[in-house]
Amino acid sequence: MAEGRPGQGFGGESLLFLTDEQLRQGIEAMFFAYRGFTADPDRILAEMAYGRAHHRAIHFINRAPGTTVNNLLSILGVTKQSLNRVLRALISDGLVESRVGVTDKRERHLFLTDKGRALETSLSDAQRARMRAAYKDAGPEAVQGFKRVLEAMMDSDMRRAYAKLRETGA
Amino acid sequence: MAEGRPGQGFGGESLLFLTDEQLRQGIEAMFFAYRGFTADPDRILAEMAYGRAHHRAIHFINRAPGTTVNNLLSILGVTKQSLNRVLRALISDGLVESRVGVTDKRERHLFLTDKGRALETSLSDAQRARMRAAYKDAGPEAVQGFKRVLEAMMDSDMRRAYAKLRETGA
DNA sequence: TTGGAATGTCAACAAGGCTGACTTAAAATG
DNA sequence: CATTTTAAGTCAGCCTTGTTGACATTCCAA
Repeated sequence: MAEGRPGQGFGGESLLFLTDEQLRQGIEAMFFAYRGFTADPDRILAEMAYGRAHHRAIHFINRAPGTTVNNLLSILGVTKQSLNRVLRALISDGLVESRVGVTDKRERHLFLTDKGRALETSLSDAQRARMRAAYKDAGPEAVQGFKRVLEAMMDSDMRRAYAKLRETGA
Repeated sequence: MAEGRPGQGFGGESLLFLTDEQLRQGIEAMFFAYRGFTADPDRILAEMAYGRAHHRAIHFINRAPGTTVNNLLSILGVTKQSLNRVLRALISDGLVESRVGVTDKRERHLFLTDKGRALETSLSDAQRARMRAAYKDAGPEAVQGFKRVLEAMMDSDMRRAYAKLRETGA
């Protein structure tokens, strides 16, 4: 708010958006926005005995059905012991199904059950609604910029892990 | 990646950025980018006995020197018991100074010491460097859009709390 | 057949959230 | 002036989610 339009490519003014003050504002915006981003799912999860860790597992299993545990580990960036606790809960509650691999029987392929898909939908609906509102508020041009900055902010291994996840078929 | 330029204001194509797929991509980008966003400070903090909670306290005390504990609470959105544990550590380690209020002696005003400022600088440098790189990568137009979407994603109470923090003088 | 990879499990621990109860001091209010 | 409210701090206990380390099982591959 009240930022005096960074220049569009003439002289030193084009670097105005790189001042410490601008960067600090970006950092704080990121902090507050992430809280808003997780607020809605957090409320739903709190009603059941779940947390964000469960949400993340459900999200990515839904995104890439049949993904292996190892795959999920590298996506989520946690230890297998940590993920295992979460998966065990989801499996025993009947939200996730773990199938022994066909070509490699050591691997377990993960799928959402109908019940799991129902929760995923409810979490995702809430999160998408906020995202949609923010996108609508900001406009298509802003959304382009938003994604471009976010992608530039990721580590390269994150992008690789994500790409790997998408390859994993059933 | 490989997104076919959403239309710039003609017909229904201008709403292409609101499809579920686009929204899901935004959600995932947010997740991965936030990890990148915190990765550098996390590494520095891990060397000392600190975590993200300490970083957040240090950040906002630096941002609004003299802010009160209550103020900080509403900004950070945690309980006083949780914040107190963190503040106690920072004060006893000589990074933060707590001064009794002048007009209201119940209040404690918080300041960074030289040592605290040194850590803040090191954390902030790391985070700003990544932010700067991302901004540079994406360009000024994208940065505008980035901030616009993030701000639209915040809860209104977050913006209020943030504004309140800025008012708090020494 | 043996080594190593993938998975799962047990135990222990820490950070950082939370609630509830309680104290102290000071301000505000009747 | 007496009472209530507010700001801050503290103690105890609990939960989630992360961590290490050790170890068993299964099974592919050299």
